[in-house]
Amino acid sequence: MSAPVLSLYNTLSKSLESFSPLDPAGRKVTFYSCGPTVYDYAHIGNFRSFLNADILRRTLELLGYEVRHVMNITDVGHMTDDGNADGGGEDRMAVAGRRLAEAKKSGKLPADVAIDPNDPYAIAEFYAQAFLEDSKTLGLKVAFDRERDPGLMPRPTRYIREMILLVERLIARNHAYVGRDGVVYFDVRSFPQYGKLSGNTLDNLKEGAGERISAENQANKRNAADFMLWKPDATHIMRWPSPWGEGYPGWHLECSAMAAGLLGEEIDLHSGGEDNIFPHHECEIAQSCGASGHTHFARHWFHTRHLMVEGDKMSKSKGNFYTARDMFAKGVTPAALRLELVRTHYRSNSNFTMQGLADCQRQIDRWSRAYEALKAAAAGKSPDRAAAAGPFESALPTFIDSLCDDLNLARAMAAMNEALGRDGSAACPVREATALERMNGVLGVFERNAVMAGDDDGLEGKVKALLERRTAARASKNWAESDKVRDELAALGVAIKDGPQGTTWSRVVK
RNA sequence: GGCCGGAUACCCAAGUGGCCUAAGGGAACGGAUUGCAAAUCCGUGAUUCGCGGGUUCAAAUCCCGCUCCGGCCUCCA
Repeated sequence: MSAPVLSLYNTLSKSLESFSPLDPAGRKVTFYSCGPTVYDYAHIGNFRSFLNADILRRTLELLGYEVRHVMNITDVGHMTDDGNADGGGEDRMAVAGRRLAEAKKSGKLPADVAIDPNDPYAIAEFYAQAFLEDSKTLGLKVAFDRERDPGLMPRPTRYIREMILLVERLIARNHAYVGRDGVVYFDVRSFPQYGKLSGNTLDNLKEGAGERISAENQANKRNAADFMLWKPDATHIMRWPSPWGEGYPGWHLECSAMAAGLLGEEIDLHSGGEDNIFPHHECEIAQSCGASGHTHFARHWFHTRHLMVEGDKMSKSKGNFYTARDMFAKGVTPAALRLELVRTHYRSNSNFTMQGLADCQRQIDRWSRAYEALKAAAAGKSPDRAAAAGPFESALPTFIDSLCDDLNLARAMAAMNEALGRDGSAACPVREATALERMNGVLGVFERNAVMAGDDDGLEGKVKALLERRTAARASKNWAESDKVRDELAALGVAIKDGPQGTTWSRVVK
């Protein structure tokens, strides 16, 4: 029997391809993911993209690959207004500083957070730490890898030297030039492949661009689509010396420089949100291939479609804009959030709903109960090789095949549920538990199925007192009093369960 | 206008030419259980796959046209 092969959609070829790594031994995989910009907390849409990359990485590991996964944390402030494509407007890091200063003043941010709102590095560091926390909570493996090897989540501000070298190389190879305004631009006409990833070929761009490119700016460039590599600007909030004057790098440059430095000039996989396809990834390809002379930068491009919230586009004005920590504060378990964000196929828009979150929670609880029962039955036992394969072990090949079909997680989950419904009493519990663990190795839900600690409102004490009252009432069969207490608990947003071991409670997520 | 992804029951979602009078989960409903609930367990659910044509012995699946939703076309995961 041959090993399962991962069939994965490649944005570059717009078709499903059988994945095979560059590694001649077919074992090691190089994977670069575009990570967050850290001038705010990451929202659930950001995490859908990062979590899908994590599912891909975990699937590759399930198939036996050894994945070197890099995810950047962009700490170079990009511009708020890029209308002229060349660094106009205000630096986002400066905007974030003002917002932080206001949050501190209004008490939204704990007073003990010592952070200078005028120091862009401090702002970036603050949000980068928040991101790493959220990432570990949601089970992004790369965030754990980083604890052993910090380089796996690199910061562009520490790669300025490499970026400058890259620009010099592009100039030397006639792919870049210094414009009349002193800005270094990539010459898109020097790179015929430009537009292959996004479909935005130079001809298509010409038809669509129109009013968005100012004539004034055009005078400085050879072609409308030429993009900035280095901008001299001695007044900018974050700036570094360079052969073209003190200034800052173009915003596509960092990924090309860091991917090459950490993974090589040609890599296996590159991921991001669908909005990254153009211009970001298109420009990365031009820069990387222009500098290296290779035909490919990443051989395989993986893009996750956007997340909707309750049927609407997520936006701050609609009030449906959530960060991961907003959800944890509501009492949502990291496991449920993780599953809700990845269970819809990555190439479809996903609609995030509170109902969906509740569905996921029930689903995870059911799997967890089965797993706990198997672990209890397996305790102290060794695998029974003679026993017939049980439901979960039998479902494992289907689970793997489903993931190999362009990460068909829904079908993989159905295989688990079918196994759950079958009688496994004759199976070896050790082997069954192991099979479930392998499935969870991709899903990553069992180990994070608990609400985040936090009792700021003193709810625990109140609930405890009410439960004691109710238990006493029930002991004397005073049902009216018992039900009254239950209503009071419900008003506090607490649901209770009477079990053989007494009454348990949980916060109702709404 | 150019390029791309999608449309399956109340909701999420599988299915890629015959095994489909369409998987799995949730909700709902009925039953068991419970002081009553909740949770749990058992059962019920689309003769139909956005719309209109076509190909075929056979279509949710292939082809053509249309409608709608979403994304990108130099802020964005």
